[in-house]
Amino acid sequence: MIVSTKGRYALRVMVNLAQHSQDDYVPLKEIAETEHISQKYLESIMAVLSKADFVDAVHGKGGGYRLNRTPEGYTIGSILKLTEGSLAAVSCTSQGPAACDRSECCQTKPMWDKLDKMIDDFFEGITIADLLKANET
Amino acid sequence: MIVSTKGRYALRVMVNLAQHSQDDYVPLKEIAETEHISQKYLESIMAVLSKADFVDAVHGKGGGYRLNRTPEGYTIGSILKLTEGSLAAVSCTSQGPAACDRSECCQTKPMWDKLDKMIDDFFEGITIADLLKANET
DNA sequence: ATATTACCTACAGAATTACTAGGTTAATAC
DNA sequence: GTATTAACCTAGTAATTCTGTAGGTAATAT
Repeated sequence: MIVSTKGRYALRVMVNLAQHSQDDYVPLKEIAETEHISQKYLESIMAVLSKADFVDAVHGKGGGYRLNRTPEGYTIGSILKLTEGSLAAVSCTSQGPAACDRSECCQTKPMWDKLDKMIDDFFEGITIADLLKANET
Repeated sequence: MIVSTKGRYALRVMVNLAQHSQDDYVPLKEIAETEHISQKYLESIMAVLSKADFVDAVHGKGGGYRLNRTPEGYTIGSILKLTEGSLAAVSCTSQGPAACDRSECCQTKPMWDKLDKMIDDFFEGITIADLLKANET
């Protein structure tokens, strides 16, 4: 599993917001209901999106969330990297403590690097706007 | 993380075996040492490869494991599917209880399907023989 | 017989996932 | 200025998966 519910829910929220007018603030309760996702769990995800200025948030009655840019301005990759932390397909390609100490002589490493790049290209090549179109057929 | 140590270790063992003569039986102890992987952990992985007839096993002195086919006969995908169980990038595309009940109206589902196919094509397009070549430069 | 090696069952610590619980702060409606 | 709404914050937790260990049994070669 490369993308957990956290990232998948984040995408669905962003798509949902994109379907509303860019001037409307949509309360989380409404999104949780239409998407059938736990509101409490969504709160923790929205906190990340909000801190990174991916969405605009307003407290109180009439408040909620709305997108900060046009749907074209969000690549799927940017949202997933933010919410998932990383999109590495295998732990041994990542930096830091998880990095493999045998990477220099490892015969499988080049393959993992290629896979990582392919996945990154895939997600960076799709925007929220593209996901909206899928429904318009 | 789409591929855990289990699948990665399995690949490294298969590459290691491919580097030996096809007639030689290589004891697991030797592989564990050269690859710096826990022998006990490897045993559980070899059990899977052996049961699926990916490798030939012989007990006792002079015994060990060897490949059952030429390196070209093993796609990376076949090994990973066997040891990992599945290569699904997200849980919602898989069958059974993990399947998403909103898949028909989900705007992100087509993207996940496309990703799954891309990853499958990637791994099915590489064989153990290809990994060997990487070192020969 | 002994050494070697594969095979088998069971357990277990650590990390991650997917939430829940219970509050505080900010904005609006009346 | 009180009530209501809704975002924000901290903490905990049940379930699952990952990454192994531990300790034995069965098969083969010398």
